[in-house]
Amino acid sequence: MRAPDDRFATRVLRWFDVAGRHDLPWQHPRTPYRVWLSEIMLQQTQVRVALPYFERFVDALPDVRALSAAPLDQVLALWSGLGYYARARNLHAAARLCVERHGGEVPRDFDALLALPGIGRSTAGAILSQAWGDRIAILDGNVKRVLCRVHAVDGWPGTPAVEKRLWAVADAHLAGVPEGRMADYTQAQMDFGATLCTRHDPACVLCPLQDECTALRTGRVGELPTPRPGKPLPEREALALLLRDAEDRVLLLRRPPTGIWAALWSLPEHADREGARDWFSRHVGTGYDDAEALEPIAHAFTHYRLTLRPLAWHGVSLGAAVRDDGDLRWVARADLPALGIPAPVRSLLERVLRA
DNA sequence: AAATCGGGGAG
DNA sequence: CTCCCAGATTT
Repeated sequence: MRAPDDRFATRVLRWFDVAGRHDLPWQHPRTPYRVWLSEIMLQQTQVRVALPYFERFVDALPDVRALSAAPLDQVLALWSGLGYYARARNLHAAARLCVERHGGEVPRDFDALLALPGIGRSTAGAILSQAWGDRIAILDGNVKRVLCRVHAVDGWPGTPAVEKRLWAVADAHLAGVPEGRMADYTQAQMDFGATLCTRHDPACVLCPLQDECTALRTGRVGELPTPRPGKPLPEREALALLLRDAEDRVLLLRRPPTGIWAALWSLPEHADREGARDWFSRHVGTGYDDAEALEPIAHAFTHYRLTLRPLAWHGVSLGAAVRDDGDLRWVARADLPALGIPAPVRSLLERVLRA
């Protein structure tokens, strides 16, 4: 942390004016709704990945009221493939709260934003600074990396102590932001971290902060920020039942509202063969052993590894006592795009139904 | 303070 | 393969 006349902000802004990104879709127009949506999509997701999702989303649901009136399934379908689906459910719930509490607008108030699900301190700051030019700091992964280097902050940024220190630094830098440039400053920091002060091979030779950066001066750029402490990932396996009827539709099951892939449509899953056989006999009847074993699907989460082993049947019809109700339904291939489906499962279905 | 939640990009 | 990213929420 330095004096209030710190040059950090003006240096980053000068870089941004020349080398930053000025053509992102949420910058034109830079409305609170579009900024909000972009910030939620960009949580743990890179710009390049989020871009097509953003265009599709605002095209289908252009404002808070449209989002609040949309069925959750449509929102999840628009989100399908982005991951962290709680973001989509929170976004949807927050839009409805905006209609209830704020006249169908995104509130221009820090505490009101924080009270909305899915919006934390950094996202609230990003919305207010970008949409309104308010003088509020952000602290995302990019900013954390930049500040760790510029101020040589040791320790993994995921710990509360380090994060607290980084917030203090980010707040201190606000004093150096010229009047009327907060929106650009917020975008500039994220751009700067994403394109110049990258995790690997930062372009220090082109950096406008060479004179300010303690890590560069002490030769510690390669070791900051401190990486997360390593940990082995547990492995889990499950059987995935892929049932196709005479019309080549596939049987999908809505997952529970909490846990992994919450509320998404997926294949019936069972931890072991006995559970799968029992489910099959109750819903279909005989024929479990006619299954064709497909190639396993490996999927890695942050905290464990999942291997899905698909078992496929053709020409199946459900038992008379089984209702094709709200949580269990036959879905034609043409209807898959309209449903929220986990990416690896969607990939499997498209591969299997392509023929 | 630690665990939970996905998917993809990049080395 | 490994790491980790434009984080927030829950416990």
